[in-house]
Parts: sequence; C-alpha cells; structure tokens
Amino acid sequence: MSLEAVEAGADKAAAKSRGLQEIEEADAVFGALAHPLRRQILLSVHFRGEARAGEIARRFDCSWPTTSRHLATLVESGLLSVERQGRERLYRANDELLVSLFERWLGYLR
Amino acid sequence: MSLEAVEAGADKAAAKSRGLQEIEEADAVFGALAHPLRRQILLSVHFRGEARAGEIARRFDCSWPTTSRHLATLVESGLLSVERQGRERLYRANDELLVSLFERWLGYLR
DNA sequence: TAAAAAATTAGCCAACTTGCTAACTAATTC
DNA sequence: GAATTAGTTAGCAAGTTGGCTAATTTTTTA
Repeated sequence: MSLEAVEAGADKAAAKSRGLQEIEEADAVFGALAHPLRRQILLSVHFRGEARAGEIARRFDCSWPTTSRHLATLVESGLLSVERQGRERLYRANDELLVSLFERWLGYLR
Repeated sequence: MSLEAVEAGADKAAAKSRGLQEIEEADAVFGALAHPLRRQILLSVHFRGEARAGEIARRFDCSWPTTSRHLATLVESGLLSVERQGRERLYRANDELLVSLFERWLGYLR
C-alpha cells in the first residue's frame, strides 16, 4: 500500500481497478464494528463458538428485535454467518475476515 | 479476555472496574474508522508522516470544512494528533493506538 | 389443528451524521 | 493596518441509525 494508492482510492473508478471489493468489505466491517453492542455480540458469539439469537437477545440489555437487527448487520458485513435449524438460527463468527482485515492494517502501519 | 468479560461488559458498572477506559477508547476509534474518508485521511497522514489540513482538504474530493470536521473526529478519537504552527496545523498519525487496538483484537480472536 | 416458541419484519420516531455554504478567527504579508 | 492565507465554527437540510412496540412468519409441541 502506498500513499498514492490511498489517495487514488478517493477516486472510485481508480479503486475499481485495484480493490473496490476490499474497500467495500472494509466499509461494511468497520461500519458493523462501530456500534458497541455489535462488538459485544460479535465477541460473545466468537467465545461461545456459536449462539442462537434468543440467547444473545436475552443476555444483552436490549429488545429482541433490536438485537435481531444488529445480528443482521453483522451477517451482512460478513462478520457472522447464520444457519437455520428448524425455528432457531445459529450464528457463528467468521474470525478469518476480521483477522485478515486487522493484519492488513497492521501491515500498513509498520 | 473471556466470555464472561465480554458479556459483563454490557453492564457499565462492572466494566468500570476493569476497563471502561478501554471500552470508551474502542468506541471512539471504531467510530472514527467507520467513515471511508476518515480511513483514507488517516492512512494518508500516516504515509506522509505529517500533513497540514489544507493539503488534505485539497487532495480529497470534499469541502474544506467537511475535511476539517473529519480531522477533528480523528483527533478526538486519538488516531491523529495536531500541533499548531502559526496559522497552520500539522497533523500526525498516532499509529501506536491503532496497532495496540488491532493487536488486542487479534489476541481475542486466536 | 390450536397454541406456543423463535425469530424477523414493519412501522414509527428521536437522535445523530454528514454534506454544504457562509461567517468567523488568527496569523502573516505587503 | 489592510489584504491574504489557513483553518475552524455555525447553521441548515437530507439521510441514516438505532431504539421501541406491534405484527408476521415459521416451526414445534400438546
């Protein structure tokens, strides 16, 4: 990553040729991480290995529909994946996405 | 970091005893990183070593006052520092903050 | 098959964000 | 000291976010 690359990134057309996908991914992921409850949910699912929506909604101080929306945001960002099992849904953390993003940034920074 | 710690984090009082400061820092930093232009500005300053507001405002496709506000957000989050020099202001990236945050998260994740 | 359970979707509203232009402040130069 | 330069602050409009309750969907159980 170079200075030129960063600043060219302001130009969407230029970005497309290199890594628009990467940029959009970063946007979704950093956007998802911007809410404290979403960070907590994400780590909670990570440490549990997997979790159902109800478990999470019960655990945090927030209505179930609100939790549901945060879960949807996390899924859309790619940070969580979801699998339907009957009437339940099992959420799992996609650690690799976050690890690769943070490692990429650490690479930029030193 | 443990599952218990994550979920106790929902409780601000409990958090205070351990690391409210860390949580508030994360909030400011992830909040600042949530905007694509702020991420670009941050990396741009990082790669330049330092930069004046005008340089940045000129370089990105955005009015100067808008840039100025993004800069203020970055400074408030701790990701940039600023030093007045006469009528100019020199911004510098505080790499250490981001490195330590990302390393902490990488620590959680594996 | 009716009731219960798990979860999302819909709809509303208040609060925040982000962009702009115009106005302002402070330092420098002529 | 008047004009210029660097930059922020104020104020506003448009859009987004995030919370809630109520309604709906889908599956399971009695």
